[in-house]
Amino acid sequence: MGATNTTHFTENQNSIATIAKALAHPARVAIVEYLLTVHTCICGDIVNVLPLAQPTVSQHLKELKNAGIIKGTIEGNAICYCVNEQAIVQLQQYFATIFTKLNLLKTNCC
Amino acid sequence: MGATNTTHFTENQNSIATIAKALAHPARVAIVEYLLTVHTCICGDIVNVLPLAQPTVSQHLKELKNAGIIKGTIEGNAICYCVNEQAIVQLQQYFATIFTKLNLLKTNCC
DNA sequence: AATCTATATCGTAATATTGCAATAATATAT
DNA sequence: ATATATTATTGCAATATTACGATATAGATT
Repeated sequence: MGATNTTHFTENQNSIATIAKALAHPARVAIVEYLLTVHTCICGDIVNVLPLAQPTVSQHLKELKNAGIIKGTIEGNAICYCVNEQAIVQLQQYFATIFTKLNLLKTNCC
Repeated sequence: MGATNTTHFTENQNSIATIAKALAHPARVAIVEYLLTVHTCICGDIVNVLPLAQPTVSQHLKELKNAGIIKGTIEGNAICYCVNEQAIVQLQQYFATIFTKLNLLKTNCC
C-alpha cells in the first residue's frame, strides 16, 4: 500500500494521470509558465526565479521531463529546456473532449 | 520538509496544481470518465466499476470533491455525483492558453 | 591542469498519499 | 424498533513526495 495501482486502468487513464501528476505542484506549473515567457530557451535561471533551492528545482525539472512535459537538451555548459507541445496538446484535447461529453449530458443530469 | 510550499506561487499556479493533483491518480481519472458515461448521476456503483475497495473509492471521491472537480449531493440513501463543469472549463482554457503561447514562441525556440 | 559555472545525484528528514479492514453514520425498508 | 443498504471515517502500514545540504559531474575558462 502507498503505491498507486496502475494495472487495472486503461493506458489513456494512466497517461493522463501521469501528466496531471507532473503538474500537481505549483513549482512545476511555475516552471512551465516561465518557459513560455522566456523567448530564448537557455534556461539556467529557473533556479533564480523560483523560491526553491537548486537541487529541488533540478528534481522538479526531472519530473517534468520524465512525464514528457518538457524537453531538455545539453547546450554547452547549460541546458536548454523547452515545453513539449505534444503533452500540452494531449491535455488540451482531453479536457476539450470531456467538456463536450459534459455538455451532451447536461440535459439528463442534476 | 515534505510539505508543498505554496506561499511563494501565484493563486492561479496553486489552483492549477490543486486541480491537476486531483487528477494525478488513474482511479480518479477513471471516476471522472465514468461519471461522464453514466446518464443518470446516481453513482453508487462507482465502487463496483473500480478495482478498489469501498473506503479507497470514497477517499478518492472526497479528493475530487475537495478539488472542485465533482459535486456530490445527497439523494436519499445514495449520493449523486456529477462532474463540475467549471473545473473542466478552467483546465481546458488554461491548456488552450498555454498552447497558444507555445505556438507564438515556436519561431524563436529549439 | 586548476578553476569556475551549471546541473545532477545522493542521503536524509519531514510530510503526504495510497490502500484497506474495521467501524461509524445515515437513510430506507421491513 | 430492527435490519438492510449505502457512503463516510478511523486507524494503520507501505510507499511516495518534497525539500535541501553535501557532493559529484561535465563543460567552459583561464
